[in-house]
Amino acid sequence: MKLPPPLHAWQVTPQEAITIQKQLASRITLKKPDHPLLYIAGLDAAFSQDGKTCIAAVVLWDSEKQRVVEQHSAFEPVHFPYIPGLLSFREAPALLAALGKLQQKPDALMCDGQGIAHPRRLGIACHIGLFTQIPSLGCGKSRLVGRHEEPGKLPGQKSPLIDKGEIVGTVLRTKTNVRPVFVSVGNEMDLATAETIVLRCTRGYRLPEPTRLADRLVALIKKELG
DNA sequence: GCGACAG
DNA sequence: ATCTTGTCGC
Repeated sequence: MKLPPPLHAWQVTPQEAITIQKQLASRITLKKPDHPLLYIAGLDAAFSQDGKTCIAAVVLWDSEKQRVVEQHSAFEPVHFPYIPGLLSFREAPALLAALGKLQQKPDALMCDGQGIAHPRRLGIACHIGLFTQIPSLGCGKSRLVGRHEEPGKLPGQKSPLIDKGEIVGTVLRTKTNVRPVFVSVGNEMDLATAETIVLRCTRGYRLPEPTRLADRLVALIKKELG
């Protein structure tokens, strides 16, 4: 699929990255998608042993038939260190390259990390959502910002994630007695829909299939490399 | 100044 | 993310 023109350069300084995030955050829209979201693209990244290359994967998942439709990978040199809050400047270039290889356009994107549950409300799911103009959500394995109560131990039970007095996401249990995941809105999405998508894509593992399979794919590629 | 801190 | 074996529990 063809992606829209890039909104900005990726080779910037951490200071510039923060400025960019503040500007892009104002463009995020929270809305309930009006079409059924069946085809979900899961995204994940890993790094080469020398840490110089980002390995990205996208897995397009048919949430109705519950099967993989397409899967691709891409490599990009890394031009940015890992700094909490600036994750997308490390991983997004490779993730976007992988997305560009899809034949079919996804109905929504599922990113490994946060959406608006971010200090400047521009987590990687928001960033990727803006660059692609596709509804997006973040499903992270741990917390970046916000406070929350422990959700019930059963699948589907949840607790709001609150930051600065605002509900920025949902701490959602996907598997009995297993650590919950952190779900938040990316772009052109609402929290209830994001939660529904995550649960609909979950099949007995902590992580929903799109993200879990993308994670498996990058791990395999990394293993094959060295 | 002191902690916290997605992947 | 990544470095790393066995081991406890459902």
